[in-house]
Amino acid sequence: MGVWSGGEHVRYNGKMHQLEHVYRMLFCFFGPQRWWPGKTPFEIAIGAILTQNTNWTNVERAIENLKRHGVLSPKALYRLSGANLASLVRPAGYYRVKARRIRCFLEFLFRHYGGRMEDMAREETDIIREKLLEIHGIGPETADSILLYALEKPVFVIDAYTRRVLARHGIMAYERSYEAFQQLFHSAIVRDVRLYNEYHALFVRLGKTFCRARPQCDGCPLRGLH
DNA sequence: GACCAGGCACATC
DNA sequence: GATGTGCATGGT
Repeated sequence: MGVWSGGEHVRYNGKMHQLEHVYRMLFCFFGPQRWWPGKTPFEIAIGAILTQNTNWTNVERAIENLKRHGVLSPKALYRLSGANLASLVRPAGYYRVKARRIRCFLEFLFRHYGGRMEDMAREETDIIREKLLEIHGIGPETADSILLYALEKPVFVIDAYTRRVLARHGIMAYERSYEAFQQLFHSAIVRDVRLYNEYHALFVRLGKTFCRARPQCDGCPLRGLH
C-alpha cells in the first residue's frame, strides 16, 4: 500500500492507511461482491451508461429488453433507430437522454475501434479515458466504470456512495472534486484491478445497505470510524 | 404523495 | 468556479 501524502486526514495508526482499513472492514463484513453484474465488456459499458443516477433493478429491465430483442451487441444496437432504442431502454429512466448517449458511445466505438471493445482495451489507459470523456453523455464516473469493469484497467471509480461514506466519516468533504476523491484512492491504495473492482463494489453495497441519502447506521460495519 | 436511485450537460451568475 | 435545473422510471 502506498502512503497518502495529503494533509486532510490522519494516517491510520502510523502504519495501515485508513482507506486500507476501511476496505478490510467492508470485505470482512460483506464478503466478495464479484462485480460487474453483467457479462461481456460491451454489456458492462452499456450498463454503465444506463445506471447513471438510476436504481440498478431498473437497469436490469432495460438490459433484459435489449437481450430479448437480440440487440445487445455493437452492430445490432447501432442498427436500431433512436426511437426503438429509446423504447427498449425506457425502464432505466431518462430514456431519451440515455438512448442518445448510447448512440454517441456506439459512434465512438465504431469510429475509433471498429466496434470492438477488445481493440479499445489495447490502448493506453490515460488515452482511452481522455477519449471517453469527449463522448457526449460520458462523464468521469461512467468513463472510469468502463475502464475498470469492462476494460480491466486499474482506475478507481468514485460515485455518490463513495463521497457520502467518506464525507460522513470525515475523510474528505463531499463537495471536493471527482479528481480529488480519485487521487486519494490512487495515492493511498496500490493500483490493482481486482482490488479496485472489489472496493468500489463494496462501497455500493455499503451505501445501499446503510448509507443512502437517509442513513441507517444501525449495524453499519463502519460505525465508530472517524 | 414524497422521496430516492451506482450522472451528466447546460444555463446562469 | 459555484450553483441550479432538466432528464424519468419504478421501488419504498
